[in-house]
Amino acid sequence: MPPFPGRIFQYSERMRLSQYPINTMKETPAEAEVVSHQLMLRAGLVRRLAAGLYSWLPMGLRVLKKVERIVREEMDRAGALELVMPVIQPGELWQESGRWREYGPELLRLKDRHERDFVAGPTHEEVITDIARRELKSYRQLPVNFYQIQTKFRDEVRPRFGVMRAREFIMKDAYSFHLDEASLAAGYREMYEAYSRIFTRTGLKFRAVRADSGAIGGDLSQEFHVLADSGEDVIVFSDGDDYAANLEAAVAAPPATPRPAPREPLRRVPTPGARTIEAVAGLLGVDAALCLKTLIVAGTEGAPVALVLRGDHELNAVKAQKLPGVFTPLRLASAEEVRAVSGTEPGYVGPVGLKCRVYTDHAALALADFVCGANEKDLHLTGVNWERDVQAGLPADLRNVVEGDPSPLGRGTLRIARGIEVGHIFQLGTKYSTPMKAAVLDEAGREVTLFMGCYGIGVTRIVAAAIEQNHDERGIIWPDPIAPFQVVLVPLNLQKSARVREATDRLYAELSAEGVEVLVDDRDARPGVKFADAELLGIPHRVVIAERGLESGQLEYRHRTESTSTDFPLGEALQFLRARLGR
RNA sequence: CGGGGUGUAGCUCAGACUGGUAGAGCGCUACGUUUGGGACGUAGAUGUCGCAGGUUCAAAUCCUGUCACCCCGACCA
Repeated sequence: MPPFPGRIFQYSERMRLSQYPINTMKETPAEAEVVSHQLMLRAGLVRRLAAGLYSWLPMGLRVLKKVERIVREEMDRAGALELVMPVIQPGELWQESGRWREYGPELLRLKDRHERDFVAGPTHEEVITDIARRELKSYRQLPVNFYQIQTKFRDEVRPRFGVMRAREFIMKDAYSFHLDEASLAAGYREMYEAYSRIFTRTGLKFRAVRADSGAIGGDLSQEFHVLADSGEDVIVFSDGDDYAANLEAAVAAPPATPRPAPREPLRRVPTPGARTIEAVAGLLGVDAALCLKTLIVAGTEGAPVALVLRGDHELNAVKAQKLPGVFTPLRLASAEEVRAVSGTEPGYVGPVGLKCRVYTDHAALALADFVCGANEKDLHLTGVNWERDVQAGLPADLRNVVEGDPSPLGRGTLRIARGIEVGHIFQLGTKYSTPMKAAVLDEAGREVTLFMGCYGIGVTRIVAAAIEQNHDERGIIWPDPIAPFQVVLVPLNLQKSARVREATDRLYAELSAEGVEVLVDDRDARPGVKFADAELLGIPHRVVIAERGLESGQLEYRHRTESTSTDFPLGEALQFLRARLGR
């Protein structure tokens, strides 16, 4: 490589920090709320162009490419075939699948110059199903899995958290096609394994959890979450067995002990103005867990439905919506509707004598001598017991699980953590292949509708999630596999010291020859600036090259997670760093 | 979509109530001194005060409209 005129180094441009437009910032931009967004801006990884739209600057793109590469390698290894589909898709396809109506305003719709409808693709089931129905003719071509790594657009109501919930983002989406459900289930399991390998390789702590699979039901959908206290999603897992689910889908084992026998007599007690569980429990001096919460929700065909929960439990809307008779989307009944079924106003409703269908949560059914509304203003009932005083209603699972609930698999207790959803795998069945008529001929020459699975990974979101999980007050701490560079060389007094320059040169050449990605901080900056930026950028391995050490033939190593440095002999630099890099 | 807030230099923000020459710190440029944890000095560059209209002798400041962005909620999954 010819020397750069007027420049000290003969390094590749992309390895020199002075060539990066990073403009690291000491101060946090006001627009950023979450730490990953703040650090991505401060470290110069991304820049906002408009709400939910981000440019990836060179340093950020290096991380993104690392993630993409891991995803691509593991998808390839799992036998999936990469392709690329257009971002802009004809509206016709969406009308065919029915999602032109269903998808709502999150779907960005456009018209071309001929006034034809198009959409900016938020996902690609329609396009891939169109490909499948054109290209797949025979069972011999199955099963098959196509994937792409491509830009998606979702017109989020409120984009936030930087690239974590952006409108435009990069997703790996894969779609598999199968002759039957057994093959789909097998393909799904393969994707589960591939995803586990992908997230393991990124170096992030993650967890796969069961997710709500909508109307289809069953264990057909799982999410992969990067664990982070700042995560938007709540996930539940058992400390004694393999159970794990997101909060929407999580169930607790029903109470094991039988309901205690009634001991108290039924009483009507005045509770003026006490409309909430806290107020009633406080007034009567009882635990909220001994009170019943009775929610009247809109029902199908205008008949409201009552949902009865323990006072300290929260309603799970997803579970409630699945119950026969409950209107979707879930909506609380109006005051008039409440009056019609209970005879009173919200705040004093109880299950006794309700004129509507009643679902009662398992935990509420396990209570004896409990408190509930009397269906009369300013009155509650105490010492209430199922069967003796009130019909139990239809048993149902209505609530969010709480920390300490027993695992439904029987061993262990449920724990709660927060996560960032970075992957989702789903058995779709024939949801798209039926309306879009995607079928092949089977061995007997019969036409068989394709079974389909879909599998997504939020590639850009992984970058933000990695920072949420791995940072400190000084900046980012990249896991080695997705770091923009593995090693940063920090020469001090580089412009003055020939010795420092020589050592830097040599170490750079040696590491590069090994295939290690090395960033050289060749800026004419003071040590403090270089250290601070190296830490903000989060490069895992740092080597300081300075006169002070070189006098005794020493360099200085520090991992981003360590607070003290280790000296090592210049002559053994390669061996030393190989060991640190795990090579 | 409802509520709240903010738009002034690349970044963080003063200035606005009470109208009168466009500001600070950081960053940036040049030179010099400095060089192991965000140096110092000197000199400098950088603004359609979001935009449009109005009031006024005079508008960053007051009024009207509008756009953008942020936060909370709802929505979405």
